[in-house]
Amino acid sequence: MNFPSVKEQLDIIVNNTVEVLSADELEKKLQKSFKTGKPLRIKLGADPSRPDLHLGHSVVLRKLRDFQDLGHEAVLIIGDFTAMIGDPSGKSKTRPQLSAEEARENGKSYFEQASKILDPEKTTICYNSDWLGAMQFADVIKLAGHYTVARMLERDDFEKRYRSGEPISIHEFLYPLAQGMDSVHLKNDVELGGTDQKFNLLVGRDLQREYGIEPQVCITMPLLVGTTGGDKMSKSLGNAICFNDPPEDMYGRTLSIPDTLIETYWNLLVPHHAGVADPIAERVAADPREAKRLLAREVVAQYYSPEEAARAQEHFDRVIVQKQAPADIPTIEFEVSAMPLADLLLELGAAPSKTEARRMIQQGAVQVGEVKITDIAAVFEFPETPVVIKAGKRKFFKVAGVKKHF
RNA sequence: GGGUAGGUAGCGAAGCGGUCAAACGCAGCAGACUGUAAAUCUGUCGACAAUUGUCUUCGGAGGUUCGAAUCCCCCCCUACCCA
Repeated sequence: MNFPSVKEQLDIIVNNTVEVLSADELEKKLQKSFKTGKPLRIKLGADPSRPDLHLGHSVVLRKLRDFQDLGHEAVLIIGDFTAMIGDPSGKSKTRPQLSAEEARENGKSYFEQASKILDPEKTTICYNSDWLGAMQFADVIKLAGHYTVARMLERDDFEKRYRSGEPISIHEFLYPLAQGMDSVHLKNDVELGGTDQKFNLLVGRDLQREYGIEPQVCITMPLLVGTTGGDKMSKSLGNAICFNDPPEDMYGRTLSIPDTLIETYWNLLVPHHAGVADPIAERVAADPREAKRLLAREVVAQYYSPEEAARAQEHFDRVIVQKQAPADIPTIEFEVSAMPLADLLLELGAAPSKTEARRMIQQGAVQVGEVKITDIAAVFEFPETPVVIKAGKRKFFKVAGVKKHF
């Protein structure tokens, strides 16, 4: 295996990271690998309980990809065992406890989504139930003996929760240990994670040392701020852009970020061509709108294609900026001649309940063809030629009646 | 084991016998505005029926009352303190 020089590798690896613990050790490991031709093994843990990857995940996945491109070995650990217990990291009480099948299924989905960034050919996948599931209770007790409650409470989020009176279950303490055992089992050289993973990563490092393995280097990546700014990106906060979002959504949501985030997003989310300085800061200063449009296109292009990105942009300009109906809406045919408009909205899925549908009509959100309808009792007569129904700003339907065949 | 404070709509949080489908904030939805699906402002925000009616909600099961989220009893759950 021919690696780039250690210096070059370091430059690429360190770019965008928050912390490298420690940089010296990383350099030593790289030197050794360079000499022996043996790639480093890089670990990234994946939580299969929520297999909706979003741009926040992409930051760390992209770093893993950097390692792959440099010739190192990427190992994705699907935490199916830990997910089966029910991941507690979060304030909410009961997390759905996944069955073994669900966890595997989600793990597969995780890998598929991650493959939009990783090189799937060069990615090893492991399920941690393979080794954690084999542990006996006695092993677990022994493992738990390596850590103290005080050290656990050093962890920022535990401490906060403890102080604010939120419950912490005992098994949550076992979490970092379980994750650390993954590192013991894998004997990986590096573990990646977001800055919120720092504690867990360090536990892995400690445990490896305890078990007589050369300790891993821990690399933390910044947490991506969500589209509304402030909070970190997360599905439950509704400020995420998911890998699986349709291109139009992805584009639109990217456009909605605050201007101050354009540069951060650009640096963290858009692949860079080595050696080329990106004049993104200047672009933002010169024309924030254009810069953001470019960013949005680049983001969509990565998960779909440049063509899809262009299409998404057209769609956005048409529907949101010019407030026109999108170009191609599939026609839905009904075999009845008329029904109350509110019922139709419910039927089309434009509203979750009839009350809500009526409310939309009342609030002037519903338009049939060019005509705004505000009468909640209005009856819709299906025309033979399809007509566009607009419900709210971005829900469009095209419906038509079809004669019954006898 | 003992004590204290709690469990209210998607979340947070008021209410503490009727005027409570339940204040308020966030999220959501809608309208206006905007380069934007952001920000801001306004409205809305259980369901069904329609014009002010019905039904289901305030941890769970009973009870007291003409009437309870509000009072009583039992149970479950959470936090904290003492052991």
